[in-house]
Amino acid sequence: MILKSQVEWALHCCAILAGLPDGRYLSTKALAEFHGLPKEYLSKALQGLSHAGLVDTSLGPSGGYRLAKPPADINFLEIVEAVEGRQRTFICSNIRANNPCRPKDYCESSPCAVARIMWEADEAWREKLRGVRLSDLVGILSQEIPPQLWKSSFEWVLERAG
Amino acid sequence: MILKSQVEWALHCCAILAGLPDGRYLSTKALAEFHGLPKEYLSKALQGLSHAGLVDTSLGPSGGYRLAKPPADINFLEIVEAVEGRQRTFICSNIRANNPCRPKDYCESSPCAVARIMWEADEAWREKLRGVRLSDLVGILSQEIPPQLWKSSFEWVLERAG
DNA sequence: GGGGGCATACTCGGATATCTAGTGTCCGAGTGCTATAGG
DNA sequence: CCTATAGCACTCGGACACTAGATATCCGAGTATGCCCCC
Repeated sequence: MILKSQVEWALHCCAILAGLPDGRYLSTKALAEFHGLPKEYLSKALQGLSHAGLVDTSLGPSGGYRLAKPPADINFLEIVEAVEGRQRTFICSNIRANNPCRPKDYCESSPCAVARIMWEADEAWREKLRGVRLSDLVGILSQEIPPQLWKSSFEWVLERAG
Repeated sequence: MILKSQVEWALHCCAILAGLPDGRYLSTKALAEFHGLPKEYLSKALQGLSHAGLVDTSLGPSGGYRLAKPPADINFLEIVEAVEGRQRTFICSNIRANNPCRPKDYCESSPCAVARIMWEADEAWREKLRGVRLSDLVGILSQEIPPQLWKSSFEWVLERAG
């Protein structure tokens, strides 16, 4: 059980978009080049973000993506679910129903105990992601990345932002 | 990102094995029949448990599997990791290193901030699973399952336990 | 009747096919920019 | 010189191959059992 690499890409791309001035767009091409990723495939991750309403798109030259909401209003879970899907990581196929001793008219009332426990863990994971905002990530990055690199990266992006 | 169905099977099988009297073994065949699962494939999940040292095996007629430790000394995470593997759900391919503005002699000191956040969520998930013991599951099941069904299932298993 | 040896049937374990889902690529519809022609 | 228009280049979005991992199956090595023979 491993998250798609698209999740990593989407998070990094959102971090870049968060630093974009209001009204500017950044294209898939620029994002792909900046991260050294296949442009065509990265676009699928960005499509997921677009579909989830996290980013706005613009067509034509100087078009691309920008955040649809302020970075403080976007959390990690939204981004992860936009790419990875919203279904739980544990699927209960209710194998207890195959118990040969089970009476035929017997019908389970509550979900399987095993599933409930697994779902609780799943929810703990989601809750943790829900608690981290995109703005938090930007804050961390701005402290960790050397000012020189931060500045030049910002300029690199602005040169290509439409 | 969805856990293998083997995880579900392994958990249910462990619950059955937890009710087995000391020294008795239960075969893959019996476990598969009880849960309505393909015998050959279920054996792979049990192999995982065996490899992780959670269960002991015995060959020949009346052989099979039994728990290697008391149910109170086995937690959900051990079982899940035995089947699913121990690697983290988020893999960082360090795409920040592809930043075209990055100086060539620059070397990241700490792991990527994105990865750290994702790993924290992963750890929250694991911590939750680590906190549930196999004996807890058995306790829940013994309360939820109708006594009649519980009893007949137990007898069904004992008839086939070597 | 008791004990030892042997064939047997059953077990697990790893090696081998099939299928779904993640990965990667391609092309088309649509839009904003730009250059040009006309006023 | 300014404006309107037409062409164009660039954008995203969905449709189409490829590959890895999950799913399913098979066969072989090894052992405890039970039967049979011998004492």
